[in-house]
Amino acid sequence: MTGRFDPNEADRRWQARWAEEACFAADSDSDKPKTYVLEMFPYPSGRLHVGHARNYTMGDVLARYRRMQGHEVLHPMGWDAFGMPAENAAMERGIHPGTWTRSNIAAMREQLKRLGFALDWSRELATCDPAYYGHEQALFLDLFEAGLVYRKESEVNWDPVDMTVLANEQVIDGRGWRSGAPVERRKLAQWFLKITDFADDLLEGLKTLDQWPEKVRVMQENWIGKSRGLQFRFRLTEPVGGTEDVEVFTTRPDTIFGASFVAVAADHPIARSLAATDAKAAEFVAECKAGGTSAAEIETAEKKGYATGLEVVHPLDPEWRLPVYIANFVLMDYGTGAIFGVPGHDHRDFEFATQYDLPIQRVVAASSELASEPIGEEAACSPGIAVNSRFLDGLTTTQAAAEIIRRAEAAGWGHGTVQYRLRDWGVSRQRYWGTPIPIIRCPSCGPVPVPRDQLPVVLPEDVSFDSPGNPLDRHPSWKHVKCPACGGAAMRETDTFDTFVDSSWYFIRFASQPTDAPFDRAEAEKWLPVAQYIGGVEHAILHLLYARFWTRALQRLGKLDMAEPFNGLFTQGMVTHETYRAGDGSWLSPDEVKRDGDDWVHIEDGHPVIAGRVEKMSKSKRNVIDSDTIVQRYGADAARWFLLSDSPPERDLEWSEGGIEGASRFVQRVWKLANSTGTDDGEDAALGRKLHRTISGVSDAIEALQFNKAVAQLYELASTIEKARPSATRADAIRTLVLLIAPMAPHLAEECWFVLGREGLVANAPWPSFDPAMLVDDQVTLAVQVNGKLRDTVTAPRGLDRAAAEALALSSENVRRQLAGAAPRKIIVVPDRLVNIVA
RNA sequence: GCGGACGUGGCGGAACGGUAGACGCUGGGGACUUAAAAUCCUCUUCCCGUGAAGGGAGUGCGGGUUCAAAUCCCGCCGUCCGCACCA
Repeated sequence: MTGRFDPNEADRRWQARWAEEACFAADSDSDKPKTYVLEMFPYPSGRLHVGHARNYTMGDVLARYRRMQGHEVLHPMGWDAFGMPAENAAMERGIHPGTWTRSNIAAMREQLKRLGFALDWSRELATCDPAYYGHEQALFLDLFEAGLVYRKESEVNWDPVDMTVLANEQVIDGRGWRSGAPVERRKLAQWFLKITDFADDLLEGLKTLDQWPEKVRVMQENWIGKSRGLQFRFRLTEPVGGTEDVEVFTTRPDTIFGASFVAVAADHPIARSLAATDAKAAEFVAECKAGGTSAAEIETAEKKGYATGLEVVHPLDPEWRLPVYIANFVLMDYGTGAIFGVPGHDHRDFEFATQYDLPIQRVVAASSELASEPIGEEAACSPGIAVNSRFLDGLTTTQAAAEIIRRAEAAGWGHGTVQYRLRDWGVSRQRYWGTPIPIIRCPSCGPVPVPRDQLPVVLPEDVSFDSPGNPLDRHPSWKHVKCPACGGAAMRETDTFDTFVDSSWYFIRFASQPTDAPFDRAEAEKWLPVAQYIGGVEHAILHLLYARFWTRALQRLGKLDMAEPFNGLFTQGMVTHETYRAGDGSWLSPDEVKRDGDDWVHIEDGHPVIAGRVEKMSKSKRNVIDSDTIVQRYGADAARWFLLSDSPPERDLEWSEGGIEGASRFVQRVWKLANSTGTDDGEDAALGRKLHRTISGVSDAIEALQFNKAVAQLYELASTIEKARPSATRADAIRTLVLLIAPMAPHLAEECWFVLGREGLVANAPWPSFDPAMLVDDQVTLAVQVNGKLRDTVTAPRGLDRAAAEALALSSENVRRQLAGAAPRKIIVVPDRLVNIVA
């Protein structure tokens, strides 16, 4: 009998052995069925916390399980290595972003290795490596040549102190998150990818993704935001700045006779022409632009308008004039930047009309009889029957809308159309630590692609971060180049890509990584699409949409024949932890506090500590648990086991000391079983059935990614084996248990396999199979109910016929007492399950 | 406001419409030990019943369908998440 299982020693030994034998290297030429398991690659922040560990453990279980089932598995790992934090570190500590990033990668790689993941490290990649981003630049040029890239002026959040563009998330209460300076809206020329070209494909494609969470599909659907409607023109009674019409879009053409006004956005050409001559209009336009973009501000913002004095003619009645306003709630970048207002049937228009005393007319009612019912305290937005609408009266909302579109198209003043909420993807970032955009701007030739033989365009190393702004732009020589087309003096694009570009194709590069091309089509298609992609729900929209777009763009270019990159998607929950605060309000880490009865105290000074909410692990609240600490204390397997055990994987998992202790106990129990010797003779039928049921149940649970259920069944099996007498069945059960825990606790499994004297590695062993005949017992327990309430259970031979089951149930003492002599009215028998006596 | 998910013991959670609470954590009792740790055994939804037998209540609330509802339907309440002036 060996003593306790020593994870520190065993983990290291088996990790070395797997590496030596290159167990997890994926062979693209293998004849086995191929499975691609992928977890979202991490940003190399420097530390791997247990949240990462949970994500990778789930993927690892699936990868190892598929391997044992005889699949050739691709399970790679890499680094989403460009981004802001590296530049912040450079500014704060004077370290080069590359140095910082690479040392973080080295540290996190070791942390991952200590968790024993079955990863193909030979395919590791980092997006900040020119060997990666050079290919990305080539792909961008492919898109450019295919007309999927353009440059246009666009409004951005500009931090005047840091002299950089900020993402919306980086604007907090109207101020830059780093500088604290009030953010300005500024127009800047930016590169865009034509994702809107694929809006409908991306929307339709969602229907094929039946192995994606419903939630994510709905989120993407809403994000793409398809609306059908009518786009049409109102004629101005007098032209403004050469314009004679105001073009509007509506999803409710049926309400056209309820129109009270027309409103245009502050950025609309008409508003701009007016502002040029009308000082008050100019003032109003400026006011609109000053308004913040935060959700809170929008919510509380009043509907405001400026009456321009202009009028338009109703398209269905030349005598009918409507006033034109500039309004703060009309968006320039949706639809046409102008609307017609129907206060009776739109919340915003109602609010606006109330403010400015415009008519509120009912044109839709629940029934024709209610035509004269006034609109009450709020707009009536539900569909119904058209009323007060001349030739539309009596038609349903849908019919009326169709009728208006038909007339508009026939008369030529408008047409039925589709609008999307989705905008083109702006990929320019005024930052250093990103992929340089491979374009040269020539004063005479315009934007010229960098010639392919000059790729990659590599970031210069000699940059400084001591002053704000983009170091690439400041660099003395980097941007000055000759135009590849005309040879004249030209400038490199100094913007870099949004890091979402980097993550939009990394899964393809993992599958195939030739040096002279982004990927080899035939090889990539052997692995793709990803069978199971696992990551956080925070990427439900952007990353997953961009990756889907990129894949479809490559398909259009004929580079990859695949519409959807991720066959199965799983979004796992976060790992949370209680938070602690000292009396002065400062946050304390879990290491700094201890329990004192029902309360918590600060270890250092014994002062009481307030235990706060259970929250997502975050640096600022100091409730992050580092994976290394846990691995050192309990070993990789206990950590993995706990991360899989306590909660369903899609839900949050609360990290608890008790939970990891329990996992650690289980590791030792299995070790003890593997080391328990006994006779190998004799059968144990009950244990055999339990074993086969467990094989079946654990397999199903892993297939469904319900790891918590797999774990629970393995606990049960272990307990059953512990209680069983020595037998051949028991010895077999122990061997099988070792195989069944292998995907979750691989080091322990190898170690047990070894002491059991088995050949080879568990990592290469086949997954156990079960005998369906062994899943059923000869004896079953029948529930006996009276009027649906359980009164007794009886043991019966399996397959007992209806009459015998009834008789058995009626012979129960409890049942007889319940019936009190009365004859049953009806007896329901569910074979081998229950008998329900209706009295 | 719109969309989505969820609501089960002290806690995390199990449960093809068919024995609610598997499994884990916590807690109680016990064994081993000079003692402790570790380990093992055992109990642990609530109420009545000394106990056992037995009975009652019970899956957010109120209805309904069904021989039978945590599960299906209708209406509320609550929590969480996403989007948000998208015409």
